[in-house]
Amino acid sequence: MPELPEVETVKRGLTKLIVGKKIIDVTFDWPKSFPNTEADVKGFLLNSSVNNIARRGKVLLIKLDSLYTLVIHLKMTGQLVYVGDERFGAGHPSDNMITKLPDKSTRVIFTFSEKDRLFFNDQRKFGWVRLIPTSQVKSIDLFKKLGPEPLSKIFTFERFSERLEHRKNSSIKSVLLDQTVIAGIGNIYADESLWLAKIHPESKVSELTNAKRKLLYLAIREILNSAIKAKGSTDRNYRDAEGRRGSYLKTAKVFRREGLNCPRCSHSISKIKVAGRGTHICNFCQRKPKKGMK
DNA sequence: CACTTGACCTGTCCGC
DNA sequence: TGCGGACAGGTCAAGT
Repeated sequence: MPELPEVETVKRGLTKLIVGKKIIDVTFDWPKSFPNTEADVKGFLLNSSVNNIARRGKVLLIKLDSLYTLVIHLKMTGQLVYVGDERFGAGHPSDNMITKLPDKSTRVIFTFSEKDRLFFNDQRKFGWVRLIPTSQVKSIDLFKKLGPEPLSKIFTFERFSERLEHRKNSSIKSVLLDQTVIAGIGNIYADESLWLAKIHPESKVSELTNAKRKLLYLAIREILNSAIKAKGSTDRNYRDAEGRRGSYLKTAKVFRREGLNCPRCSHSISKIKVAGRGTHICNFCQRKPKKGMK
């Protein structure tokens, strides 16, 4: 679940909470979640302080003064929740928040002080926390192939179009999900962006007019920005750095709204499968292009 | 090369 | 109530 807006929200939260603090202990219960050598942990994690926190695509980067960086991918169900008091930080008990940590899904615990800990929770164990020399972070495979940041200045319409040209025969949805084309879009915001641009997710890139591509480009940026404002989407697992839910899904137009009415034309929203992923569309607003036509 | 499928895991929900 | 199966935000590797 955590896509760009969720990871950005966690980044902003953690920046306020742990920058300048020193890590004095780390524990983990699942080696794949924390695949680091004891020597690296001793030498470059323990007794290191957090310099700053960054994000690239869906990946979070916690830079330490040891010149190492904690590179973190939350994958589907990962959380980074900070607890700085006996009481759990913020949130609303009635809102299905996490009430006590560590819990069953806790994989890694970073201790700053007795009452100051950061929990990496991950129910499905797909996520990970890797300790990598800061100078090498940019050259790990994950980043070498990663596409541009969709909210950065360098992500121009021209650049977007150019990337699309390489994927002419693919469905536009699979292209949006491809992190080497654009970094940070996942299933939720792909569906929302395609709806806003009135494009059917199964459309081949070659079928999209220049005008449509421009609409999509603008839609991606608009959707991601509004999702960041809403502090991301919480369907089930996602929480911000203080354990709070994101509110974007309350205003989502199609995602997880199958059977409800399209807010634009009031036709019923349906759910299909595209590129192996559950996909939500309005069949009326997002007409499927027909082969041989137009 | 492009696209699909299965794998990695756990939990939840739905139908029987 | 219990059980089996499908499904869930993301990426890889392997197969077609």
